Amino acid sequence: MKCRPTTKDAYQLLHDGCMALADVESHGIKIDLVQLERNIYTTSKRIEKLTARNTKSDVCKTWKKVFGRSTNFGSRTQLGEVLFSHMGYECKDEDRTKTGRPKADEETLSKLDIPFVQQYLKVERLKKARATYLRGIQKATMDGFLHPVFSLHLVRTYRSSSEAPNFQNIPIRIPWLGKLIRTCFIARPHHQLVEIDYSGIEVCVSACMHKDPRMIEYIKDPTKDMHRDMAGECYILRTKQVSKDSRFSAKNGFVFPEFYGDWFNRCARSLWDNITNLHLTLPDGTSLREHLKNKGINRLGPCDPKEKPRPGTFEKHIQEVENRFWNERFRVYNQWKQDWFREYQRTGRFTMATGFTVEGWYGKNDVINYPIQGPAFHCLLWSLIRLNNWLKKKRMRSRIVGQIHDSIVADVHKNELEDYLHMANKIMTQRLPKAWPWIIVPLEVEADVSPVGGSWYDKKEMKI
DNA sequence: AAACAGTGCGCG
DNA sequence: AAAGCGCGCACTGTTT
Repeated sequence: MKCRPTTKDAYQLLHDGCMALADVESHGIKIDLVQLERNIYTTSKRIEKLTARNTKSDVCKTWKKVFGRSTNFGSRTQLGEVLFSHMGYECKDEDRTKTGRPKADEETLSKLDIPFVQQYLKVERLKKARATYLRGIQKATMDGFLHPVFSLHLVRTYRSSSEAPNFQNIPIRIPWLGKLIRTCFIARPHHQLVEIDYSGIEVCVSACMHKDPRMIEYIKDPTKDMHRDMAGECYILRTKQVSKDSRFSAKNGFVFPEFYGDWFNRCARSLWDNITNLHLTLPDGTSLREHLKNKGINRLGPCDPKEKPRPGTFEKHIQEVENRFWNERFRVYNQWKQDWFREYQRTGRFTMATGFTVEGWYGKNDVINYPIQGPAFHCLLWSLIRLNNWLKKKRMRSRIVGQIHDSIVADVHKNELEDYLHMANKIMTQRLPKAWPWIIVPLEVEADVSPVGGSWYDKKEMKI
């Protein structure tokens, strides 16, 4: 494998980016050490309490009988053996890892529907929060500040990575978990934490590559909504019947997976499971399962690559949705994928819009995805460099303190907030497309701002 | 004790 | 024909 910046611009971006990120690293983000200590304490108490309650269950008794002194509740391998070898629960082929061991992740274990297991998963999640996040942050905090490292030389796609600790995977999707961790990140006195992110930057960059007119239309016309439309197709709904949750399901269970190279077989399962997990319904409360039944689809189907999807199954329906998706709706995108991959096969290399050449052995999905993931981050990096330089030149008190692929986190003095938001918006949405003419769709950003002295958890959207 | 593979889970 | 992209970190269980 050989990856290198081939153009001078590409080299310069990494050079300047490296220096800007060194600044970010030295600035650091303020940690509320009292809050952190308190959260570790309450989390430990909850772990103790739940663990004590769990010890009374049948599963736990069997576990201790089987493993005796070496019983370790942290071992999911042991749990798998207890459940599947001693308690008679069935482990299907699809629920095994590639090495043939029974899977013991949340998705698989939840399906067993055993009260103990649900409690167990809750405890494990609390342990994860305490070990990786709370204690991880505590260990790395110096004099009340955390200085995560950001690197540009470790990622195959020329994105960045972050470590010690990783600032790019702090919980947010599960509300109580996000709160537990993010309340520990606070603004400096008289400052506010400000996070500005590019909206749908990967979709925008992909549109710049394949120039699919339907996709460009979706980006430019605010009345159009790709995820809403696909929710309509996947669940056979009229536009008005699409709820926020069914849109969410289509976005993360169909549209993005398809863009990244997944296929109907897995999408169907995920969309189907989401009906139950997210309680997807029609506006009148009817379950989408029931709704699909009325449309002649009463089961998922085996989703087995070896078996051809049968009529009347959800699997078959999603296969048809996929065909329309790639052969009608986004056929220009589809053509680009084929052409781009063929050119790679011919030459053994491809070059990103930002001037980085990648050569060596890659799979089809890699070749399609890298030139989107990389340049999408480069938009952010280019902007971060300019914003950081501007803050330095104007000798402002505000500082950039972190970056998460498509967003910039800054600790902004309350008197500089307006200027900061204005300049960030200008650099990110106006100067960048001028500097890089290959960007042919409008770029947008969103800003989240915390109260003065508030925490990262308290951030609220603010119009620029 | 240190290194390694395998798993699982957090994020974009 | 093949069948989601990219990371870092903690932990278990085994090997060196």
